[in-house]
Amino acid sequence: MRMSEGVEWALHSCLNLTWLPAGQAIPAAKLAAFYGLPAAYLNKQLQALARAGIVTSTPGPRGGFQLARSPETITLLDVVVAIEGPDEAFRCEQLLKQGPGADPQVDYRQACLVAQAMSRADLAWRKELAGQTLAGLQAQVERRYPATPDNTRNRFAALRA
Amino acid sequence: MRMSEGVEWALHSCLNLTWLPAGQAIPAAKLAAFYGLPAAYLNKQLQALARAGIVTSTPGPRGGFQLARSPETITLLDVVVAIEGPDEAFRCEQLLKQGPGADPQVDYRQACLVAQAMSRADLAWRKELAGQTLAGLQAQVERRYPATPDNTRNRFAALRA
DNA sequence: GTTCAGATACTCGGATAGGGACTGTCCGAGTCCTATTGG
DNA sequence: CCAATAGGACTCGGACAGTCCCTATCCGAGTATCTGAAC
Repeated sequence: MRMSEGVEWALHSCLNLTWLPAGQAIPAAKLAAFYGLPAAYLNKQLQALARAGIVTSTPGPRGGFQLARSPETITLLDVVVAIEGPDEAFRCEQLLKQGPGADPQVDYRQACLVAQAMSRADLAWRKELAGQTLAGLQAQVERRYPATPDNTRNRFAALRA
Repeated sequence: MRMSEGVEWALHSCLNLTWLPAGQAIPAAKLAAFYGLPAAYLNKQLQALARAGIVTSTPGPRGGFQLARSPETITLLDVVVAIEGPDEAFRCEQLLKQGPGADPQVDYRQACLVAQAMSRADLAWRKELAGQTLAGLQAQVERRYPATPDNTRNRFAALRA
């Protein structure tokens, strides 16, 4: 079970966007150059964020991506789901339908206690991710590493060259 | 992010083993036939459980697999880790090493607050899985579906033919 | 009747192909800016 | 000098290969059992 690497890229890129002036779009190429990532592939992840309503995209010169809403309303779960999709990691294949005493009309994705236990764990994971917003993470970083906002802005300004 | 299907097979097979007489080994072929699964591939998953010390394997006639220890001491996390491996789903690639103000000596898998947030979620998931034992799940099933133990034993007896 | 040796059948265990998803890349559609030209 | 227009450059968006891991399968090593004969 391995999560897509795009999740890490998306989280860091969204975090970087929180430190840039609102109303200003940043091209995918610059967001990628910030960490030395392949631009076209990061663009693919940003498209997924746009479809999820987390960022907005603007074509043409002076175009790019920017956060679609306030960082306070964007949770880490939103970003993860946008990249990884909404499905749970554990997917019940309803083995019990092949077992003894099975009822063909029962949906064992809900009745199977194994599936329920796995879903509870998945829910705990989601709850933890949903409890933290982009703004909260941003505040943590600024408290722990006060130089980060300026460093980020300066780096992006340098990429302008 | 999709979990291996072997996890579901392993969980149901371990659960079935709790209802069979202790000290009796069940061949992988019969555990597979119980749900109509490919025997050789289920065998592979059972090997992983054996390496993790969850089941013991016995070769030769009258051989097979049986639980290595009491169901009270086997958690769902033990089974999942045995199949999926110990690594977390989110793997920090230390993007910050390529960012501004990066210290080459810092291990950003621990310092990066994004990685910390993802690790907390992973920990919540693991804690939920570690909180439920095979015996607990067995008891839940017996309470909800009282016929299951007998049904299971009968089905395995029938597979003997 | 008992014991021992050989053969047999059964089981796990690891090594070997196939398929699907993630990774990475490319080019086209659309948009904004700019320079040029005519009034 | 001003305005309109044509051209150009830039950006996103989706379509196209490459690579890795999960899925599935097969055959060999090892062991308990059974059979048969000898004592």
